[in-house]
Amino acid sequence: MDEAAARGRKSIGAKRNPESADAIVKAAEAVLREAGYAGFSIEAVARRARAGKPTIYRWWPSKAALLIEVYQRQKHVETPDTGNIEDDLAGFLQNLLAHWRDTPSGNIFRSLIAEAQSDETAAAALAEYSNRRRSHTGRMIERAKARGEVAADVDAGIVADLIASFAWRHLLAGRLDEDDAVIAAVRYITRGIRAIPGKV
Amino acid sequence: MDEAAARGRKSIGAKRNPESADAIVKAAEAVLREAGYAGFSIEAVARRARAGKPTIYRWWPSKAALLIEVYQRQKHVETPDTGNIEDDLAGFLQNLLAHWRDTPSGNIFRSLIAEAQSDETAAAALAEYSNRRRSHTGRMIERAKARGEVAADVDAGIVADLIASFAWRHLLAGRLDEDDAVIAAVRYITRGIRAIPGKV
Amino acid sequence: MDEAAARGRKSIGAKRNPESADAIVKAAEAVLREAGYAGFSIEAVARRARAGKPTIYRWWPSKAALLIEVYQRQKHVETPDTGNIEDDLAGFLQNLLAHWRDTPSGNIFRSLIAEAQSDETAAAALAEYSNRRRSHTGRMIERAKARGEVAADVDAGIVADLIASFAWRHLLAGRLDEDDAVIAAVRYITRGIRAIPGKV
Amino acid sequence: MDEAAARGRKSIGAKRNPESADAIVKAAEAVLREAGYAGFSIEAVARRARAGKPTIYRWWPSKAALLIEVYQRQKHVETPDTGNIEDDLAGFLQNLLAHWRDTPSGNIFRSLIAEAQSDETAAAALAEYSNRRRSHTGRMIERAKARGEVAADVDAGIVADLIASFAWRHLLAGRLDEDDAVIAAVRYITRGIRAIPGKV
DNA sequence: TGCTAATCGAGACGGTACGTCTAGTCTTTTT
DNA sequence: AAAAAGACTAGACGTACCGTCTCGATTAGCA
Repeated sequence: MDEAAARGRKSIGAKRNPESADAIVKAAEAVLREAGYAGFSIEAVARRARAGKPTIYRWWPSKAALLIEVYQRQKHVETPDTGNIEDDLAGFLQNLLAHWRDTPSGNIFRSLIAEAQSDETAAAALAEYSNRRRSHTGRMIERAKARGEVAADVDAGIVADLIASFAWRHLLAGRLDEDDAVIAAVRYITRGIRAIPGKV
Repeated sequence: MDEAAARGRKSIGAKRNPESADAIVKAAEAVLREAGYAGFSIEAVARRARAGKPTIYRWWPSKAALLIEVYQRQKHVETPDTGNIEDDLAGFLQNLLAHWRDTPSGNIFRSLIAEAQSDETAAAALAEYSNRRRSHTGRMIERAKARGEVAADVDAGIVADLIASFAWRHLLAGRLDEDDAVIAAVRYITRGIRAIPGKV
Repeated sequence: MDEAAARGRKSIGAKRNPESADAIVKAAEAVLREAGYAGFSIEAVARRARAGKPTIYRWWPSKAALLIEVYQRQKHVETPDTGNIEDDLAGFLQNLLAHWRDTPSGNIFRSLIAEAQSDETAAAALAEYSNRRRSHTGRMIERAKARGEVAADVDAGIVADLIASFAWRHLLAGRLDEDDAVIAAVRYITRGIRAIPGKV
Repeated sequence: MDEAAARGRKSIGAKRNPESADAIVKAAEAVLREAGYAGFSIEAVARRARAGKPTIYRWWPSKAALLIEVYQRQKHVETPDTGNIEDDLAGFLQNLLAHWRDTPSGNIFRSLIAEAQSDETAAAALAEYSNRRRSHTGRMIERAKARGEVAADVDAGIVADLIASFAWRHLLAGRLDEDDAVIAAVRYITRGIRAIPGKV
């Protein structure tokens, strides 16, 4: 148990104690998993981690900062590479929604989005994170362009945006179980961006 | 002024006072406009409306319920009918984002989405509302299908979903100013769903 | 038990609930008695009284205000009237020191004096209280002046001050058991202020 | 400047650094002077002295211990010797109150008294200090007894106590400006203790 | 016409969480 | 071996809201 481990945890001198940091992030994750975003408070995390509130505030200036760290500790969904853009995108999207559905990640990420609506720093952190993920997803499309599967004038960022948007909406609306819709949506998009045979 | 009107507003007997209800919704909207979702609390609304908190709780059991009513009082964006599906969708999306950008609607709707992440009733209301809007948007696609512009086997709901997802994400990420992206995204989608000439 | 009584205590509408006020003052007294001034915190009182902190802050703006109320709920020491100023003053002083020694009053009052050293409002409240008590004590001297026992030009306030000073110091220094010193001190003072026989 | 001196002050190895001790006491005095007892905390002193808290705790186990050292570094008021007991006492008392009013001593001493109400070591130190001062003041009365000015059976300690009590109370009540009261009080006391001419 | 019942503004209630401050302890690093 | 520095747990501070409750005034509609 985290709590048992935490009991008696002390300062390790004039430097940050990684055990404390770890206990805090783990406690944050546990609180989110058990009580959801509604029950997620710095107080609750401190209680659970047997940490002092100032220790949390020292390293994570806001609830959002803590949420981001918790989210990033989660394993990320990999982008598949099947050699076919439609399968790549459908696979990625299905993996992502399944990941959000089956792990605490989904709860964490939607908490982060919610937090961003009333906290400026959360918004900034979310924007930064989104950009990073967008270029990551964009690489799938770039690969398909290189294969001649996708038209050269297609903006990979916008396609990645469409995919991410679809994912976000299904997360926020609590609709993570619509595999058929995912497949159809990806089909429409990939048809819309494929290179026309014989066209330069 | 709302406040001036409210001063001295009393019970009108054993029935709901529409003046109070009105003052409360107007105050809620004003608070959202001026202080954003972060400053939106029942207390603040009650103060602004010169109403008692129980009066608010009597008619709107949660922050979410009040948000929903405020949102529904907003004027909604109409779906254009240009006879061309790409123009219809691009116009609709641009109007929607502009509406969200230029009126309190955007703040209200993203507050509602945020609230839905920790409030079950808000989530339900949002789902119900989304469904309604989806079929509304879907009619644009159905019209295009009737014109033979869009393939008959395309699921109008999923296309409407893609459009709405794109809008939501840009709202939640504070990116309501990307007209070029809107046009490109709509182009990719409409290309992906158009009927192939000569095919049944 | 206070706590048992408090369980389930609710608001009685838009006016102060005397049960709550009572429970708070009683809890404050209990905390002082059991944990001393060092353990006396608004949090502790709120916990003990099963009251919310804001309820305490609503009615007692500072720790000092609460201390004063607690102190004033204690029975006050009466000023004797033996017809002899020396006996009056010695009796009063001995009663006061005994009262401070044998009841929680002493602890409360010295807490209040300590608090006044770092809290402006406590200082003001203490000054106000002291003035009130001074004129009360002064009446003993005025009576003696009326009897011709004390010289007419003696300032009763200053004599009362000397008496109170002696009491304060013995309280603050933890020397409440020096009856002989009290008698001697009063003798010196009364000798110093008595009317000289034959002098107008 | 203390701070300038402190900047970059380093350990001098395996022995107590007198510079640090000095800086800490000076900082404590400065904090008391500038922020009063209310702002006097080990943290504040450590910040001001650019010292670590453990350095303070190592040498002064409590706030009280530090206060005592600070107080003892102050210059003390001397007892005058005019050959007349009333002038001696009035002069002493006026000097003492002026000293408390015009230097940080007053703040420091009342802080010490306040601290003594919840700290046992402070109480002991204060008692020890008071005893020392009492016998010191008592010498004035003994001298007067030797001169035949004061009755032989008067207890010098109790008279010194009355004088000190008066001073303490005016310090603690923030009434250090009442010269007339001082003169009157001393007159009453000295009248009460003077030797009766012709009596043995 | 007089009673009942629901509504209103108002604000107190017990609570929870906020973000900051200080207490006193502990350990690493430096001299 | 001790000083310096800063992190650590713990918990109080005073404030903002939460959702509930009661009050006293008000008035519509039933009796």
